[in-house]
Amino acid sequence: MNIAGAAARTGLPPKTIRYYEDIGLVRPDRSANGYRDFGGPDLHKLAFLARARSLGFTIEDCRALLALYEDRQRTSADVKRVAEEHLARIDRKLAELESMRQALGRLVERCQGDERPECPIIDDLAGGSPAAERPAA
Amino acid sequence: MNIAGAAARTGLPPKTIRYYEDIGLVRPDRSANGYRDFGGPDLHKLAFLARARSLGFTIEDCRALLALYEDRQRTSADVKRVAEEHLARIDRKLAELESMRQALGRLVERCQGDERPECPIIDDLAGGSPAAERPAA
DNA sequence: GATAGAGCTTCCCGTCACTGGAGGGTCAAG
DNA sequence: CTTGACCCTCCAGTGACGGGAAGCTCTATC
Repeated sequence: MNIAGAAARTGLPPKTIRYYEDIGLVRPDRSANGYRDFGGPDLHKLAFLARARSLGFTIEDCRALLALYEDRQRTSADVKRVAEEHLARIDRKLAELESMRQALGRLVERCQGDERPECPIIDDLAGGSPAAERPAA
Repeated sequence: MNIAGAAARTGLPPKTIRYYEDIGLVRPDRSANGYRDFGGPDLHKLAFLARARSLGFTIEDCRALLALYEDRQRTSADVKRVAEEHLARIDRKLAELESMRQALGRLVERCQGDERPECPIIDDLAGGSPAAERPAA
């Protein structure tokens, strides 16, 4: 199966599939004309990668997970450890974004959004009330 | 004030301050020896940038916000629009991360994390139950 | 005055996970 | 035989810096 077929089956863009080959995540055969030829196992790996990436795993996580996927000696503890580390990264990022969302949301609420120049958002950025309105900043 | 002083005052690393000059966000004077010399307005701008970046604004947002900061003809509506667009970006990212967190969290919960190879996480990535366990994927 | 060490400068490369585009070969249909 | 849709490789750019090399300047000490 050509790259466009593999792309259609996995939802990954052809460019991404080529990139995954570049970095050694898949090794499709080559047809006589030099075209990549994806077999069943390649398609499974690509689908695996697409799913893992959609869960936010990094490429290196994906590499490790693929290796575990193909390792019959793996333990579920190995897999769980990778997933839990990623979960922790997600939680840290969520906390960061939620804190931003809260701070920015408060400022936006207080901004009149009219034709006048006075603006609590700009005031805050400019250092407005350096310790009062931004507790524990 | 030298770059190390500016860094200490604003919390920004010297590298970042040089980068901000490179891309035209600040234009500190130069001393006779070629060293950057940050004055009061430069320090204010850098602090403004540090605060805006900590709220997750992109560099281009920061450029726009700095321009509004210095524009006496600005309206608070201009500022609010930039902030609301960023808020929307944050909310989209939060929704994405929360969806990842939920999907991954369910898988991790169901994984025994023992010495056996059976693992719902790997099974899911490998396409486990393509429509059952991942509703609306 | 010599020297050591810290601090400053510029410049270039690397990050992460792709994406876009140039330049060129291959294939199927009409 | 040409057209258009594929495919290939290689290079450059993204965002927002960080690391590190090579070299100049300042300050303190001897």
